[in-house]
Amino acid sequence: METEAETRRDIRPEPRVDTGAESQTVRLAGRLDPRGSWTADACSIGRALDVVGNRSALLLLREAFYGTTRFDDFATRVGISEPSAAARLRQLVAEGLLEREPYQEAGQRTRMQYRLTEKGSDLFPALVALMQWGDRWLAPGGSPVTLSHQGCGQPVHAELRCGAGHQPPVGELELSVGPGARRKGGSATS
Amino acid sequence: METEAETRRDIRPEPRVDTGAESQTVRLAGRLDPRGSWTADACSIGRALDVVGNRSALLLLREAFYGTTRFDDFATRVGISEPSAAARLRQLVAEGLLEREPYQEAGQRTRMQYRLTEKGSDLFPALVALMQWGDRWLAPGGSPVTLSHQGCGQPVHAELRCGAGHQPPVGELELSVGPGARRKGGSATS
DNA sequence: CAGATGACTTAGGGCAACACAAGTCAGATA
DNA sequence: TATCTGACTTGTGTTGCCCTAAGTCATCTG
Repeated sequence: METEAETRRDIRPEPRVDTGAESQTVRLAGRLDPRGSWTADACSIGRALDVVGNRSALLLLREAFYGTTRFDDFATRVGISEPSAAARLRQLVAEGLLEREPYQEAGQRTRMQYRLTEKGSDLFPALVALMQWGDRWLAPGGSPVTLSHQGCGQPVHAELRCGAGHQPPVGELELSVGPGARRKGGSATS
Repeated sequence: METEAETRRDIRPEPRVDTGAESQTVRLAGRLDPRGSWTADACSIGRALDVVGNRSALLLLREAFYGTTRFDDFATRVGISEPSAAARLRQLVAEGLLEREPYQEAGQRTRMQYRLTEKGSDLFPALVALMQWGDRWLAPGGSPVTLSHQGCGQPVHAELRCGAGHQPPVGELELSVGPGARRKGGSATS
């Protein structure tokens, strides 16, 4: 908090008691520096959680990735009741992660199916990252299921990577204001 | 559902109405093939969500990555009440994602700080993946904040990658049973 | 035409997450 | 000794997620 913190007010000093675990922390750059100087009220993590911040939404999406398309299958495979499945699927459709469309099989009447939109399938890396963490820390005997790249056969995982191709650990990351930050006012965002 | 589905029972046919959107779906391999033949009751995503499946848990972890260590700061920066912060922090400590330890600043009395454990910081890729999705789909003006690799300066993102270095789209992925799957019985897991 | 689906909805209730307001308690500072 | 601060806890009420049980309604099949 030396280079440009003078322009800001209040802010008591951060503890910064060096116990060597600083490496698990991102470095805050520029206007974000003393964490006390801004609030994360437009945080994209927060917004994402407003949409998929509950258990059943993510589990329904998991099922969609596994190819499930029908209402009853969603409910039984996720293990939730029909009323919850209905509510949650409706919400996911309203938010544009799934689309509900009628389809017809030969000699069958018209039914409904739920399909991932681009917005929905773009969440896949997050789901994989979560699965990977669960595999590592919560699955005693190892991963129940694994993902691989079909054709090349290699296992697939979620990772952090920079534009230069490095895989930086948390301690080498820097957080700075992005293009969507609101200007000035002590209130940036995350 | 041709090669090895004969050994399984019940299971009505999947819709498989070809509308060309199959590419947003993972291919289920081997024992997992007809999705109706197994239940995902040991799913690592589900287990992960039992631990961090609520809004405040993930937001508290976000703060921990931003360097927050003190109780009051967690509460105000995440924007939750003290009772929730206390409950959620306690749970995260109990589950081993954070550790609570006393610390002392010169001439100050002993206080408590919360720090990420390895288990906790291993969740960072999932958080970044979620943030990235929120940035893309829910942030009108672009990302409020961005991550970069300090030193090399390049932007950092979460991605899926296979052992051969490819970045496979969802349609090229295959899901198969992993080492932690329970044997036989029509009930595998995810 | 009598079921059987598939895709829901309605009713009623439990529990967990959250909020606000207020209180506690230990140690530092004035 | 009186007050302040940090880190909580207690009390109380609301909202939301989820459940079970029981309809509904439009086809399709026997």
